[in-house]
Amino acid sequence: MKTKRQVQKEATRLHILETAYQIYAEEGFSATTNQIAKAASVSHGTIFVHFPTVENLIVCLLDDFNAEINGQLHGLSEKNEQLETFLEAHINVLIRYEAFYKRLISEVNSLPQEAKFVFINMQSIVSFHFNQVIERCKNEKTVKEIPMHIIFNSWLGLVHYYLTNSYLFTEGSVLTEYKEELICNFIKLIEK
Amino acid sequence: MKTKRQVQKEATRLHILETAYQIYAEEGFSATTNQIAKAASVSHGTIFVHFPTVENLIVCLLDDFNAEINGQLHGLSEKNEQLETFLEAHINVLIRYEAFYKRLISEVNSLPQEAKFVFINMQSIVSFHFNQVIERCKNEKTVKEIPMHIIFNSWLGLVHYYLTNSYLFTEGSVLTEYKEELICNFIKLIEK
DNA sequence: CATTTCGTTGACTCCGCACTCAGTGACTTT
DNA sequence: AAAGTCACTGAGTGCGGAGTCAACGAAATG
Repeated sequence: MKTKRQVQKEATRLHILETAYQIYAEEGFSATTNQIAKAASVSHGTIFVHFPTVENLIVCLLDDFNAEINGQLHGLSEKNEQLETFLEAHINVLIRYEAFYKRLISEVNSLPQEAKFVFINMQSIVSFHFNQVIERCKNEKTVKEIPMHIIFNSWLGLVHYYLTNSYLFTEGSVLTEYKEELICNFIKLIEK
Repeated sequence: MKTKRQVQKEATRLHILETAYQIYAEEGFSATTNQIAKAASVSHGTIFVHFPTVENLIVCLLDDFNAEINGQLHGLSEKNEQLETFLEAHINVLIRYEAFYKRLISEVNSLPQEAKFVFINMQSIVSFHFNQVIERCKNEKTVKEIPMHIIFNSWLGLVHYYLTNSYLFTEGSVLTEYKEELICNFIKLIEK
């Protein structure tokens, strides 16, 4: 049985993480602990009660994010799906977290090493599912004979390019707006 | 006729820009004016004699870089070149500035707005040359019927993806190591 | 009810940043 | 050669960041 205190503490911790997620999505990872504290309506010191350093806060946040994304991608490739359905599902997941994901991919390189590892892990899960779907397509001989990793990197490269340069394309959600175009043309590229 | 002083001043300015280029390539744009001053063996204040703010220093640096890249790309598409030759030339230019270019593409979003404009300009020059070559290929019916901008964005997306995630692929120069693979497979993707 | 525990607070310290400016001496001008 | 100019200097300033800690009071304990 949890005491009132324990419940409160966990709630505060979660609240800080959720607020940090929002702030980082809006401002990028250069946002300060001050901003987060203010937005979460807790004192500045409270953040350091729950997380020894900002780096630790970011790593915890990414761990949670990673788990969330994995949960959503789970079983995505097992239902004998079409490539098109799979790509659409992938984009749909990204749309749900678009603002944050965009910051993440364009700023990973300036994040702590540990955070980078979490990100790599995230990518490899996507890669795994992608692999399964493409292998199936290759067996059905509908896809060109091109190394798997090139196909995967082309897809992720294209999606990430639209995300990081979204200001070139639209003011709203690039993924929502270009989803069909991206999927349809990518399939045209890789099919025989 | 230039006085000794003018010559000296211009030399110092150029020296600061060159040093900043080196430091930013190595450390990213979060490198400080202190680091640059130390590396250039000038006093900290000297930087602000030549550039009113760090932002201005970065914008001047990018202007120079932009001019340099443009110079190298100039006439690249006019010689009735093959697509393969063009892509290789493009990569070769990037290899020459790889470390800096890598920092640039992964940090533009956190650079001052003015710097972003210079970057957009750079991209559009590449796009222009790319366009010419692809249009020629389309006339020769060797390339799929896919919108020009998708082809261009796929290429740049792929190259940028390898650059920003270079730590996944190699410790040295990704472009040098994966040049052939990227070019050859990209051509396979877009050809009929 | 008295005592102890502990989640929370916010004023505080320390640090490193961009940027300043009075001073200096080599160069330029007259 | 005297007077004036100006590129360069580096200690100094103000600012805003991350992280600290004595103090508080509600919750837990006996």
